[in-house]
Amino acid sequence: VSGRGGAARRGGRAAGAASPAEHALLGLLAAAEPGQPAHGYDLARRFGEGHPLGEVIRLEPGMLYHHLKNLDRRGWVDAATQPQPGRPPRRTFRLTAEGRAELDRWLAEPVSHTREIRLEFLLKLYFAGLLDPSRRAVLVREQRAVLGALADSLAAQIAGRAAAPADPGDGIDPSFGVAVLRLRLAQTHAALAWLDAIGGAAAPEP
Amino acid sequence: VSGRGGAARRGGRAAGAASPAEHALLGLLAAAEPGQPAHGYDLARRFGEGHPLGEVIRLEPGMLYHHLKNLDRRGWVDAATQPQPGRPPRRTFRLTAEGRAELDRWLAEPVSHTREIRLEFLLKLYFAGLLDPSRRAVLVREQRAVLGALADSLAAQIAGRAAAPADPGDGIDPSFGVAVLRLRLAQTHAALAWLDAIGGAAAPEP
DNA sequence: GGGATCATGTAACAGGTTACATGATTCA
DNA sequence: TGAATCATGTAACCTGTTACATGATCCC
Repeated sequence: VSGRGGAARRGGRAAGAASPAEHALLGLLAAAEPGQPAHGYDLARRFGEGHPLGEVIRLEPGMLYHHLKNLDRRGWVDAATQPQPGRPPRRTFRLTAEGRAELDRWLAEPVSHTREIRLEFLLKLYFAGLLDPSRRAVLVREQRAVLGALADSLAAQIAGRAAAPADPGDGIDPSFGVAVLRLRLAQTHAALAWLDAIGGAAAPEP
Repeated sequence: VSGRGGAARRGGRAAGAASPAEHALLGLLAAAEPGQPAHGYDLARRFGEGHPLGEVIRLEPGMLYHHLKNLDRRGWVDAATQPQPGRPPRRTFRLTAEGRAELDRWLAEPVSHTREIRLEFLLKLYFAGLLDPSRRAVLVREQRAVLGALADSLAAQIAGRAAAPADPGDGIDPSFGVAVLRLRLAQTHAALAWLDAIGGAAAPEP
Protein backbone atom coordinates (compact mmCIF):
# COMPACT_ATOMS: atom_id res chain seq x y z
CA VAL A 1 0.00 0.00 0.00
CA SER A 2 2.43 2.62 -1.20
CA GLY A 3 0.54 4.73 -3.74
CA ARG A 4 1.78 5.64 -7.15
CA GLY A 5 4.59 8.13 -6.80
CA GLY A 6 4.81 8.89 -10.49
CA ALA A 7 3.09 11.60 -12.44
CA ALA A 8 -0.22 11.15 -14.17
CA ARG A 9 -0.72 11.98 -17.81
CA ARG A 10 -4.16 12.98 -18.91
CA GLY A 11 -5.62 13.27 -22.37
CA GLY A 12 -2.41 13.50 -24.35
CA ARG A 13 -1.10 16.29 -22.16
CA ALA A 14 2.34 16.10 -20.59
CA ALA A 15 2.63 15.62 -16.85
CA GLY A 16 2.08 18.84 -14.92
CA ALA A 17 0.92 20.73 -17.98
CA ALA A 18 -2.10 22.97 -17.65
CA SER A 19 -5.30 22.23 -19.52
CA PRO A 20 -6.51 24.13 -22.60
CA ALA A 21 -9.20 25.71 -20.41
CA GLU A 22 -6.60 27.10 -18.01
CA HIS A 23 -4.61 28.58 -20.86
CA ALA A 24 -7.75 30.15 -22.23
CA LEU A 25 -8.26 31.84 -18.86
CA LEU A 26 -4.69 33.15 -18.96
CA GLY A 27 -5.40 34.49 -22.44
CA LEU A 28 -8.55 36.29 -21.33
CA LEU A 29 -6.72 37.88 -18.42
CA ALA A 30 -3.91 38.98 -20.74
CA ALA A 31 -6.44 40.65 -23.02
CA ALA A 32 -8.24 42.42 -20.14
CA GLU A 33 -7.74 46.12 -19.49
CA PRO A 34 -4.85 46.60 -17.05
CA GLY A 35 -6.88 48.84 -14.78
CA GLN A 36 -9.90 46.53 -14.78
CA PRO A 37 -8.89 43.11 -13.48
CA ALA A 38 -11.51 40.51 -14.37
CA HIS A 39 -13.58 38.45 -11.95
CA GLY A 40 -15.02 34.96 -12.32
CA TYR A 41 -18.55 35.86 -13.29
CA ASP A 42 -17.23 38.19 -15.95
CA LEU A 43 -14.95 35.51 -17.41
CA ALA A 44 -17.73 32.91 -17.35
CA ARG A 45 -19.78 34.90 -19.86
CA ARG A 46 -17.00 34.65 -22.43
CA PHE A 47 -17.43 30.87 -22.52
CA GLY A 48 -21.15 31.00 -23.17
CA GLU A 49 -23.23 30.61 -26.28
CA GLY A 50 -22.88 33.37 -28.84
CA HIS A 51 -19.34 34.20 -27.82
CA PRO A 52 -16.41 33.04 -29.95
CA LEU A 53 -14.80 30.99 -27.17
CA GLY A 54 -18.10 29.26 -26.50
CA GLU A 55 -18.00 27.70 -29.95
CA VAL A 56 -14.75 25.95 -29.10
CA ILE A 57 -14.93 25.18 -25.38
CA ARG A 58 -17.72 25.34 -22.82
CA LEU A 59 -16.82 26.13 -19.25
CA GLU A 60 -19.44 25.88 -16.51
CA PRO A 61 -19.03 28.15 -13.49
CA GLY A 62 -18.00 25.25 -11.26
CA MET A 63 -15.02 24.29 -13.41
CA LEU A 64 -14.12 27.91 -14.06
CA TYR A 65 -13.67 28.71 -10.38
CA HIS A 66 -11.82 25.45 -9.96
CA HIS A 67 -9.35 26.39 -12.71
CA LEU A 68 -8.86 29.87 -11.29
CA LYS A 69 -7.92 28.30 -7.96
CA ASN A 70 -5.39 26.07 -9.74
CA LEU A 71 -3.89 29.03 -11.60
CA ASP A 72 -3.55 30.86 -8.30
CA ARG A 73 -1.78 27.86 -6.75
CA ARG A 74 0.67 27.79 -9.65
CA GLY A 75 1.38 31.49 -9.19
CA TRP A 76 0.18 32.38 -12.66
CA VAL A 77 -2.57 34.69 -11.43
CA ASP A 78 -2.92 36.98 -8.46
CA ALA A 79 -6.27 37.05 -6.68
CA ALA A 80 -7.69 39.95 -4.69
CA THR A 81 -11.02 40.27 -2.90
CA GLN A 82 -12.91 43.51 -3.40
CA PRO A 83 -15.94 44.05 -1.17
CA GLN A 84 -18.78 45.94 -2.80
CA PRO A 85 -21.76 47.35 -0.94
CA GLY A 86 -24.98 45.39 -1.35
CA ARG A 87 -23.31 42.75 -3.55
CA PRO A 88 -21.33 39.61 -2.94
CA PRO A 89 -17.65 40.55 -2.86
CA ARG A 90 -15.74 40.14 -6.06
CA ARG A 91 -12.59 38.10 -6.39
CA THR A 92 -10.57 39.76 -9.13
CA PHE A 93 -7.66 38.16 -10.95
CA ARG A 94 -4.53 39.67 -12.47
CA LEU A 95 -2.01 37.85 -14.65
CA THR A 96 1.43 37.59 -13.02
CA ALA A 97 4.72 37.78 -14.93
CA GLU A 98 5.02 33.98 -14.62
CA GLY A 99 1.50 33.60 -15.97
CA ARG A 100 2.29 35.80 -18.93
CA ALA A 101 5.46 33.80 -19.64
CA GLU A 102 3.47 30.56 -19.55
CA LEU A 103 0.87 32.02 -21.91
CA ASP A 104 3.57 33.12 -24.37
CA ARG A 105 5.23 29.70 -24.21
CA TRP A 106 1.90 27.99 -24.90
CA LEU A 107 1.00 30.33 -27.74
CA ALA A 108 4.33 29.71 -29.49
CA GLU A 109 3.97 25.94 -29.44
CA PRO A 110 2.02 24.16 -32.20
CA VAL A 111 0.05 21.04 -31.24
CA SER A 112 1.56 17.69 -32.16
CA HIS A 113 -1.53 15.67 -33.10
CA THR A 114 -4.28 16.28 -35.61
CA ARG A 115 -6.97 15.59 -33.00
CA GLU A 116 -5.73 18.55 -30.94
CA ILE A 117 -6.48 20.98 -33.76
CA ARG A 118 -10.19 21.05 -32.92
CA LEU A 119 -9.77 22.35 -29.39
CA GLU A 120 -6.29 23.40 -28.39
CA PHE A 121 -5.08 24.85 -31.66
CA LEU A 122 -8.30 26.81 -32.16
CA LEU A 123 -7.77 28.39 -28.74
CA LYS A 124 -4.17 29.29 -29.56
CA LEU A 125 -5.32 30.76 -32.85
CA TYR A 126 -7.97 32.86 -31.14
CA PHE A 127 -5.66 34.33 -28.52
CA ALA A 128 -2.74 34.80 -30.89
CA GLY A 129 -5.00 36.88 -33.13
CA LEU A 130 -6.34 38.79 -30.14
CA LEU A 131 -3.00 39.60 -28.55
CA ASP A 132 -0.65 39.90 -31.51
CA PRO A 133 -1.71 39.31 -35.13
CA SER A 134 1.87 38.86 -36.31
CA ARG A 135 2.29 35.95 -33.92
CA ARG A 136 -0.83 34.38 -35.38
CA ALA A 137 0.81 34.04 -38.79
CA VAL A 138 3.90 32.41 -37.26
CA LEU A 139 1.74 29.95 -35.33
CA VAL A 140 -0.17 28.93 -38.44
CA ARG A 141 3.09 28.44 -40.33
CA GLU A 142 4.64 26.30 -37.63
CA GLN A 143 1.49 24.26 -37.18
CA ARG A 144 1.51 23.68 -40.91
CA ALA A 145 5.05 22.30 -40.72
CA VAL A 146 4.16 19.93 -37.86
CA LEU A 147 1.10 18.53 -39.61
CA GLY A 148 2.98 18.32 -42.91
CA ALA A 149 5.61 16.08 -41.29
CA LEU A 150 2.84 14.01 -39.73
CA ALA A 151 1.19 13.55 -43.12
CA ASP A 152 4.49 12.43 -44.65
CA SER A 153 4.98 9.91 -41.85
CA LEU A 154 1.47 8.52 -42.28
CA ALA A 155 1.89 8.25 -46.05
CA ALA A 156 5.17 6.40 -45.55
CA GLN A 157 3.53 3.95 -43.14
CA ILE A 158 0.75 3.27 -45.63
CA ALA A 159 3.24 2.69 -48.40
CA GLY A 160 5.28 0.40 -46.11
CA ARG A 161 2.31 -1.79 -45.30
CA ALA A 162 1.28 -2.07 -48.92
CA ALA A 163 4.80 -3.24 -49.83
CA ALA A 164 5.51 -5.65 -46.93
CA PRO A 165 2.51 -7.65 -45.69
CA ALA A 166 3.96 -8.09 -42.20
CA ASP A 167 4.44 -11.70 -41.08
CA PRO A 168 2.68 -13.54 -43.90
CA GLY A 169 0.25 -15.99 -42.43
CA ASP A 170 -0.08 -14.56 -38.93
CA GLY A 171 -3.81 -14.41 -39.43
CA ILE A 172 -4.12 -10.65 -39.03
CA ASP A 173 -5.85 -8.86 -41.87
CA PRO A 174 -3.75 -5.78 -42.68
CA SER A 175 -6.55 -3.93 -44.48
CA PHE A 176 -8.04 -2.58 -41.26
CA GLY A 177 -4.74 -1.07 -40.13
CA VAL A 178 -4.34 0.58 -43.52
CA ALA A 179 -7.89 1.98 -43.32
CA VAL A 180 -7.07 3.49 -39.91
CA LEU A 181 -3.95 5.14 -41.30
CA ARG A 182 -5.82 6.42 -44.32
CA LEU A 183 -8.44 8.04 -42.08
CA ARG A 184 -5.71 9.79 -40.08
CA LEU A 185 -4.06 10.95 -43.27
CA ALA A 186 -7.35 12.28 -44.67
CA GLN A 187 -8.05 14.22 -41.45
CA THR A 188 -4.52 15.62 -41.44
CA HIS A 189 -4.77 16.70 -45.07
CA ALA A 190 -8.08 18.42 -44.34
CA ALA A 191 -6.50 20.31 -41.45
CA LEU A 192 -3.56 21.34 -43.67
CA ALA A 193 -5.88 22.68 -46.36
CA TRP A 194 -7.81 24.60 -43.70
CA LEU A 195 -4.57 26.07 -42.32
CA ASP A 196 -3.62 27.23 -45.78
CA ALA A 197 -7.01 28.88 -46.17
CA ILE A 198 -6.91 30.77 -42.86
CA GLY A 199 -3.17 31.51 -42.98
CA GLY A 200 -4.27 33.65 -45.84
CA ALA A 201 -1.69 35.62 -47.77
CA ALA A 202 -3.38 34.32 -50.89
CA ALA A 203 -0.66 34.04 -53.49
CA PRO A 204 -1.50 36.10 -56.58
CA GLU A 205 -1.72 34.14 -59.79
CA PRO A 206 1.56 34.37 -61.69
CA VAL B 1 -26.52 18.92 1.19
CA SER B 2 -28.77 16.98 -1.13
CA GLY B 3 -26.59 15.76 -3.97
CA ARG B 4 -27.27 16.10 -7.61
CA GLY B 5 -30.07 13.75 -8.58
CA GLY B 6 -29.66 14.15 -12.31
CA ALA B 7 -27.64 12.02 -14.67
CA ALA B 8 -24.11 12.80 -15.74
CA ARG B 9 -23.08 12.86 -19.37
CA ARG B 10 -19.48 12.10 -20.19
CA GLY B 11 -17.59 12.71 -23.38
CA GLY B 12 -20.56 13.00 -25.69
CA ARG B 13 -21.97 9.69 -24.45
CA ALA B 14 -25.54 9.43 -23.21
CA ALA B 15 -26.13 8.78 -19.53
CA GLY B 16 -25.77 5.14 -18.59
CA ALA B 17 -24.26 4.21 -21.94
CA ALA B 18 -21.25 1.94 -21.97
CA SER B 19 -17.89 3.19 -23.20
CA PRO B 20 -16.31 2.28 -26.53
CA ALA B 21 -13.82 0.11 -24.64
CA GLU B 22 -16.62 -1.92 -23.07
CA HIS B 23 -18.26 -2.48 -26.43
CA ALA B 24 -14.94 -3.58 -27.86
CA LEU B 25 -14.75 -6.21 -25.11
CA LEU B 26 -18.25 -7.41 -25.99
CA GLY B 27 -17.13 -7.64 -29.61
CA LEU B 28 -14.06 -9.70 -28.76
CA LEU B 29 -16.14 -12.09 -26.65
CA ALA B 30 -18.64 -12.44 -29.49
CA ALA B 31 -15.85 -13.34 -31.88
CA ALA B 32 -14.29 -15.88 -29.49
CA GLU B 33 -14.72 -19.61 -30.02
CA PRO B 34 -17.82 -20.82 -28.18
CA GLY B 35 -15.94 -23.64 -26.47
CA GLN B 36 -13.02 -21.43 -25.45
CA PRO B 37 -14.29 -18.57 -23.28
CA ALA B 38 -11.69 -15.80 -23.05
CA HIS B 39 -9.96 -14.57 -19.90
CA GLY B 40 -8.63 -11.13 -19.06
CA TYR B 41 -4.99 -11.65 -19.85
CA ASP B 42 -5.91 -13.10 -23.20
CA LEU B 43 -8.13 -10.15 -24.06
CA ALA B 44 -5.46 -7.69 -22.95
CA ARG B 45 -3.08 -8.81 -25.67
CA ARG B 46 -5.58 -7.86 -28.36
CA PHE B 47 -5.27 -4.21 -27.28
CA GLY B 48 -1.50 -4.16 -27.53
CA GLU B 49 0.88 -2.86 -30.15
CA GLY B 50 0.88 -4.74 -33.42
CA HIS B 51 -2.73 -5.83 -33.09
CA PRO B 52 -5.45 -4.09 -35.09
CA LEU B 53 -7.40 -2.94 -32.01
CA GLY B 54 -4.22 -1.52 -30.50
CA GLU B 55 -4.01 0.99 -33.34
CA VAL B 56 -7.38 2.42 -32.36
CA ILE B 57 -7.62 2.07 -28.58
CA ARG B 58 -5.11 1.15 -25.90
CA LEU B 59 -6.38 -0.63 -22.82
CA GLU B 60 -4.08 -1.20 -19.84
CA PRO B 61 -4.75 -4.27 -17.71
CA GLY B 62 -6.13 -2.18 -14.86
CA MET B 63 -8.85 -0.63 -16.96
CA LEU B 64 -9.57 -3.88 -18.75
CA TYR B 65 -10.40 -5.74 -15.53
CA HIS B 66 -12.38 -2.75 -14.38
CA HIS B 67 -14.51 -2.83 -17.54
CA LEU B 68 -15.02 -6.59 -17.29
CA LYS B 69 -16.37 -6.10 -13.77
CA ASN B 70 -18.75 -3.44 -15.07
CA LEU B 71 -19.96 -5.69 -17.88
CA ASP B 72 -20.58 -8.44 -15.34
CA ARG B 73 -22.61 -6.04 -13.18
CA ARG B 74 -24.73 -5.09 -16.17
CA GLY B 75 -25.37 -8.77 -16.89
CA TRP B 76 -23.76 -8.59 -20.33
CA VAL B 77 -21.09 -11.15 -19.55
CA ASP B 78 -20.99 -14.23 -17.36
CA ALA B 79 -17.84 -14.83 -15.33
CA ALA B 80 -16.52 -18.19 -14.16
CA THR B 81 -13.40 -19.00 -12.18
CA GLN B 82 -11.32 -21.92 -13.39
CA PRO B 83 -8.51 -23.06 -11.10
CA GLN B 84 -5.42 -24.35 -12.86
CA PRO B 85 -2.58 -26.22 -11.17
CA GLY B 86 0.55 -24.17 -10.59
CA ARG B 87 -0.99 -21.04 -12.09
CA PRO B 88 -3.17 -18.25 -10.81
CA PRO B 89 -6.79 -19.22 -11.44
CA ARG B 90 -8.38 -17.87 -14.59
CA ARG B 91 -11.56 -15.88 -14.68
CA THR B 92 -13.21 -16.64 -17.98
CA PHE B 93 -15.98 -14.60 -19.54
CA ARG B 94 -18.87 -15.58 -21.79
CA LEU B 95 -21.19 -13.19 -23.59
CA THR B 96 -24.80 -13.42 -22.36
CA ALA B 97 -27.84 -13.01 -24.58
CA GLU B 98 -28.31 -9.50 -23.18
CA GLY B 99 -24.68 -8.72 -23.97
CA ARG B 100 -25.08 -9.93 -27.51
CA ALA B 101 -28.22 -7.79 -27.93
CA GLU B 102 -26.36 -4.73 -26.65
CA LEU B 103 -23.49 -5.41 -29.05
CA ASP B 104 -25.88 -5.71 -31.98
CA ARG B 105 -27.63 -2.50 -30.99
CA TRP B 106 -24.31 -0.66 -30.76
CA LEU B 107 -23.06 -2.03 -34.07
CA ALA B 108 -26.20 -0.89 -35.89
CA GLU B 109 -25.94 2.70 -34.68
CA PRO B 110 -23.76 5.21 -36.53
CA VAL B 111 -21.98 7.88 -34.48
CA SER B 112 -23.44 11.36 -34.48
CA HIS B 113 -20.31 13.55 -34.45
CA THR B 114 -17.30 13.69 -36.72
CA ARG B 115 -14.94 13.51 -33.76
CA GLU B 116 -16.31 10.09 -32.82
CA ILE B 117 -15.22 8.62 -36.15
CA ARG B 118 -11.62 8.25 -34.99
CA LEU B 119 -12.37 5.98 -32.07
CA GLU B 120 -15.92 4.70 -31.81
CA PHE B 121 -16.75 4.31 -35.48
CA LEU B 122 -13.45 2.56 -36.20
CA LEU B 123 -14.30 0.03 -33.49
CA LYS B 124 -17.76 -0.55 -34.93
CA LEU B 125 -16.24 -0.98 -38.36
CA TYR B 126 -13.73 -3.51 -37.09
CA PHE B 127 -16.26 -5.68 -35.30
CA ALA B 128 -18.91 -5.39 -37.99
CA GLY B 129 -16.36 -6.70 -40.49
CA LEU B 130 -15.29 -9.44 -38.09
CA LEU B 131 -18.77 -10.66 -37.19
CA ASP B 132 -20.79 -10.03 -40.32
CA PRO B 133 -19.38 -8.38 -43.47
CA SER B 134 -22.83 -7.56 -44.84
CA ARG B 135 -23.58 -5.51 -41.75
CA ARG B 136 -20.35 -3.60 -42.31
CA ALA B 137 -21.63 -2.22 -45.63
CA VAL B 138 -24.89 -1.10 -44.01
CA LEU B 139 -23.02 0.63 -41.21
CA VAL B 140 -20.81 2.53 -43.64
CA ARG B 141 -23.86 3.61 -45.64
CA GLU B 142 -25.75 4.85 -42.60
CA GLN B 143 -22.70 6.63 -41.22
CA ARG B 144 -22.34 8.33 -44.58
CA ALA B 145 -25.90 9.61 -44.36
CA VAL B 146 -25.38 11.00 -40.84
CA LEU B 147 -22.18 12.82 -41.75
CA GLY B 148 -23.71 14.07 -44.98
CA ALA B 149 -26.53 15.74 -43.07
CA LEU B 150 -23.98 17.21 -40.65
CA ALA B 151 -21.98 18.65 -43.56
CA ASP B 152 -25.12 20.22 -45.01
CA SER B 153 -25.94 21.80 -41.66
CA LEU B 154 -22.43 23.20 -41.27
CA ALA B 155 -22.47 24.60 -44.80
CA ALA B 156 -25.81 26.27 -44.11
CA GLN B 157 -24.47 27.85 -40.93
CA ILE B 158 -21.45 29.21 -42.78
CA ALA B 159 -23.66 30.65 -45.50
CA GLY B 160 -25.94 32.16 -42.86
CA ARG B 161 -23.12 33.97 -41.11
CA ALA B 162 -21.72 35.30 -44.36
CA ALA B 163 -25.13 36.76 -45.23
CA ALA B 164 -26.18 38.22 -41.85
CA PRO B 165 -23.35 39.74 -39.78
CA ALA B 166 -25.19 39.18 -36.48
CA ASP B 167 -25.80 42.32 -34.43
CA PRO B 168 -23.77 44.89 -36.36
CA GLY B 169 -21.53 46.74 -33.97
CA ASP B 170 -21.54 44.30 -31.08
CA GLY B 171 -17.78 44.21 -31.22
CA ILE B 172 -17.46 40.49 -31.90
CA ASP B 173 -15.42 39.57 -34.93
CA PRO B 174 -17.38 36.90 -36.83
CA SER B 175 -14.38 35.62 -38.79
CA PHE B 176 -13.21 33.34 -35.99
CA GLY B 177 -16.58 31.64 -35.71
CA VAL B 178 -16.62 31.06 -39.46
CA ALA B 179 -13.10 29.61 -39.32
CA VAL B 180 -14.25 27.17 -36.63
CA LEU B 181 -17.18 26.06 -38.76
CA ARG B 182 -14.99 25.71 -41.82
CA LEU B 183 -12.60 23.45 -39.91
CA ARG B 184 -15.49 21.22 -38.82
CA LEU B 185 -16.79 21.10 -42.38
CA ALA B 186 -13.35 20.20 -43.76
CA GLN B 187 -12.96 17.38 -41.22
CA THR B 188 -16.44 16.09 -42.01
CA HIS B 189 -15.80 16.14 -45.75
CA ALA B 190 -12.55 14.24 -45.22
CA ALA B 191 -14.40 11.59 -43.23
CA LEU B 192 -17.06 11.32 -45.93
CA ALA B 193 -14.45 10.82 -48.65
CA TRP B 194 -12.79 8.17 -46.52
CA LEU B 195 -16.12 6.39 -45.99
CA ASP B 196 -16.68 6.34 -49.73
CA ALA B 197 -13.23 4.84 -50.23
CA ILE B 198 -13.62 2.05 -47.66
CA GLY B 199 -17.31 1.42 -48.38
CA GLY B 200 -15.75 0.10 -51.50
CA ALA B 201 -17.98 -1.49 -54.13
CA ALA B 202 -15.81 0.41 -56.58
CA ALA B 203 -18.07 1.22 -59.49
CA PRO B 204 -16.62 -0.14 -62.73
CA GLU B 205 -15.94 2.45 -65.37
CA PRO B 206 -18.84 2.65 -67.78
C1' DG C 1 -44.23 40.06 -5.44
C1' DG C 2 -41.57 37.30 -8.68
C1' DG C 3 -38.14 36.35 -11.80
C1' DA C 4 -33.67 37.64 -13.80
C1' DT C 5 -29.09 39.05 -12.92
C1' DC C 6 -25.00 39.44 -10.08
C1' DA C 7 -21.47 36.54 -7.76
C1' DT C 8 -18.97 32.62 -5.75
C1' DG C 9 -18.59 28.52 -4.77
C1' DT C 10 -19.56 23.13 -2.82
C1' DA C 11 -21.30 18.21 -3.09
C1' DA C 12 -21.92 14.15 -5.38
C1' DC C 13 -21.04 11.59 -9.10
C1' DA C 14 -18.53 9.55 -13.09
C1' DG C 15 -14.71 8.09 -15.30
C1' DG C 16 -9.74 7.62 -16.71
C1' DT C 17 -4.31 7.03 -15.78
C1' DT C 18 -0.54 4.92 -13.68
C1' DA C 19 2.21 2.52 -10.60
C1' DC C 20 2.35 -1.15 -7.89
C1' DA C 21 1.17 -5.70 -5.27
C1' DT C 22 1.25 -10.63 -5.65
C1' DG C 23 3.19 -15.03 -6.76
C1' DA C 24 4.06 -19.02 -9.54
C1' DT C 25 6.47 -21.03 -13.73
C1' DT C 26 9.36 -21.18 -17.81
C1' DC C 27 13.50 -20.13 -20.22
C1' DA C 28 18.27 -18.44 -21.11
C1' DT D 1 20.01 -16.69 -11.00
C1' DG D 2 17.44 -13.52 -12.99
C1' DA D 3 14.28 -12.05 -16.50
C1' DA D 4 10.11 -12.70 -18.89
C1' DT D 5 5.60 -14.52 -18.96
C1' DC D 6 1.26 -15.78 -16.91
C1' DA D 7 -2.67 -13.75 -14.35
C1' DT D 8 -5.55 -10.63 -11.63
C1' DG D 9 -6.31 -6.95 -9.56
C1' DT D 10 -5.90 -2.41 -6.02
C1' DA D 11 -4.47 2.36 -4.45
C1' DA D 12 -3.93 6.91 -5.27
C1' DC D 13 -4.67 10.51 -8.08
C1' DC D 14 -6.58 13.26 -11.74
C1' DT D 15 -10.20 15.82 -14.73
C1' DG D 16 -14.76 16.80 -15.67
C1' DT D 17 -20.23 17.26 -15.21
C1' DT D 18 -24.34 18.68 -12.96
C1' DA D 19 -27.13 20.25 -9.41
C1' DC D 20 -27.51 23.01 -5.75
C1' DA D 21 -26.57 26.60 -1.78
C1' DT D 22 -26.52 31.44 -0.78
C1' DG D 23 -28.22 36.06 -0.80
C1' DA D 24 -28.62 40.66 -2.50
C1' DT D 25 -30.56 44.02 -5.99
C1' DC D 26 -32.94 45.46 -10.29
C1' DC D 27 -36.81 45.51 -13.30
C1' DC D 28 -41.56 44.42 -14.56
